[in-house]
Amino acid sequence: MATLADVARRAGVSPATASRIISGSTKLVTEELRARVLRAVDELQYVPNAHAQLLARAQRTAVGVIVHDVSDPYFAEITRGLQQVATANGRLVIICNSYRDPARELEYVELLRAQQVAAIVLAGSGYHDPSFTKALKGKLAAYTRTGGRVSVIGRHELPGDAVMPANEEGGYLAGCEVFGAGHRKVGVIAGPKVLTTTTDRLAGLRRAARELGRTLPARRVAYAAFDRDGGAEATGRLLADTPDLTAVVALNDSMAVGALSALRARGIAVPDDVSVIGFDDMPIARDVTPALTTIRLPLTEMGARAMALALDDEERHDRVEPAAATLVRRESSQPLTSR
Amino acid sequence: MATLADVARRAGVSPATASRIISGSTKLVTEELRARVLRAVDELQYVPNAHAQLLARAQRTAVGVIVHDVSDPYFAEITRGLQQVATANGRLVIICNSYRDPARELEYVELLRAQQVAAIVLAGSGYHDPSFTKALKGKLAAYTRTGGRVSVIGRHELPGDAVMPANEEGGYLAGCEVFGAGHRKVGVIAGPKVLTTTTDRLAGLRRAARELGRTLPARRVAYAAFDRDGGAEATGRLLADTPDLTAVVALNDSMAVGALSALRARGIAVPDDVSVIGFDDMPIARDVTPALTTIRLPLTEMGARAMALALDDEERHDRVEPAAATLVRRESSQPLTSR
DNA sequence: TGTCGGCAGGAAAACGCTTTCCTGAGGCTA
DNA sequence: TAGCCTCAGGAAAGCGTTTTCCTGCCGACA
Repeated sequence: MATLADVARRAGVSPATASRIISGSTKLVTEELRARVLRAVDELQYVPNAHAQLLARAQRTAVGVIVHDVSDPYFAEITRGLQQVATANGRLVIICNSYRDPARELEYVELLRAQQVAAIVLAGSGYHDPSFTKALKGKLAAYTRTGGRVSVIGRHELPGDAVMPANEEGGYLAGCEVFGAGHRKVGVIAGPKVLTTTTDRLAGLRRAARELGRTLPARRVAYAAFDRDGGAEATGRLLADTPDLTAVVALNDSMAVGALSALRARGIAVPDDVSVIGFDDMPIARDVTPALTTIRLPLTEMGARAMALALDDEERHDRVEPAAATLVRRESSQPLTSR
Repeated sequence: MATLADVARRAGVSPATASRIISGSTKLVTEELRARVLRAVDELQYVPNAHAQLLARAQRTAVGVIVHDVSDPYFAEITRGLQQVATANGRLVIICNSYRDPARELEYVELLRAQQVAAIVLAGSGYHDPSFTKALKGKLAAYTRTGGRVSVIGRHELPGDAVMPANEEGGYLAGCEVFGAGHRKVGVIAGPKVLTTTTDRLAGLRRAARELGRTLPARRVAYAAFDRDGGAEATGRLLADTPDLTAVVALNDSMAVGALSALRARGIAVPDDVSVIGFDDMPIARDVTPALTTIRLPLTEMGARAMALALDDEERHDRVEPAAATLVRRESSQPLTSR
């Protein structure tokens, strides 16, 4: 690997001059030397060692992102937003998949700190796990103490700037839609209980039920993995318990897609027999059949805003930006009376 | 930010000893000193500077991945496979989205080289653009010359180890399925012409047509963006030209989903009026309605194998591993005779 | 008791770059 | 012509690690 010294030698100048020319310092240099150095760079196919640069400059430029799994559409959309503003600011982003393993999340914070990233963005759900939360807080505090920036998406248990999706409110909207439409036997397919996203959305749903004078008994809530197969499986359990269900609320769209598949497999028509409502409005929601009625969250925008918060140089690091949830009515749901 | 020197000072030892304890060298150290150093690490929340380590060790550990866009399911699946084997080998992966901009792809190769990555994996389609290909080859050659490893997925124009999806063969399978089922007015919705993926798949389709004594006139091939909206748009064009089309072959599943949507919007039944065949078998293919008949590519496995090729220490760097395409029959297609 | 071997720990060089500080040449003014 | 200022370019000191090489101590053996 060619080094700066090699380039300097070949061009017959000192490393100092070569460095100034290559990394565009403000210091003036004759056209002649400049040309010689650039030619040497070209001939040697020289690329500066980014690590050496970082060490010498002590100027942090990369940013780290910790998500559950980029290939999950929810995070893919958020990541798209994060990337957009990061690259617009000339930042390299390092993406880490925690696969919802708290231990791995902790490890990644260390790793990103070791990489000297300028900021860490944590996206996804928080955990109902005080000891883990405490450990994570500790690690993040150590990071911010040395000038690192932290911003989070939907994790109210953590310090730092935050973008907060209206999970509770979204749950409430879903609840109003379904209970308001006359459904009484309503099942909920939910993600893992330990996730704050699950409990927040569920809380909104419960509030709607209460306000509309309905109930949501515990056996109508089936917990499973927060993905398609989890949704299919949970729907099966719900149906086994309550065969005459008329509506299913899924706490995310992946699960809703699983529900659609489970219902179809049993020959149950959507929305004629059972209404289905999802959550998130990921891109495929409009392409399944019937197109999914869902609670929309501005995923890409949430990512973009979180990155913007992490990169600006405000004094305050405790800003909270809400991200509104809105109901998108499509074809997978209908009022009970229209049967 | 605490440094190794801080830790050493606090523990009352030399930096050398501290380093040996922290990064687990083989050299023996008394239990007493070890304990003191580890305590200091804990108290100072010390994390070694990864860049300094890299500089001192000259041991490349990260790997770089250049894809079109991780949030595209095709690449998301491949990336999942890449990540799996990378993390299994203790490697950090740096993901770069080129968004199919050749210039950006070139830049990212430089960037990854600057980051001293041990290997670069290029996934996605090649381009029919000799001058770009030459430039890219040059940059990659400069990288391999200094010990870097390169592996590619589906880019036969580039040197290095390769995983090659059977694009031509897959196109052929799709062609046999559709022409063999009696369809005569067959439209193809294709990605950009400059992509080798497009032309390879199309070539297979043409071969099938020829062998079965059919033709595929140029006006039955609509080129568009390789995504859902491109698929919808291209389908519209095809239908405008040939209203009595009986089959549409999409050159990837995203486009097929767009086709489904465009057909539904026009009240055309799938598969009763028009059969639709996709390509790739991305996860949602089975969840759209009707479930998509498609040419399956083992995406995750392709990613895993490409990373394995990049990380092993074989002498040869020109291995080619084929990835077979298989037909998956679902509900979006049927023989013409059954109408 | 003297010498040697082994071993724990430290000093210092090296990794590849940036940047401060310094040098020396040239041009200008008095 | 002497003196000063300006400015291009170089020497060298870091940046935070790792690792080679060296030192000094202790125990063992003759």
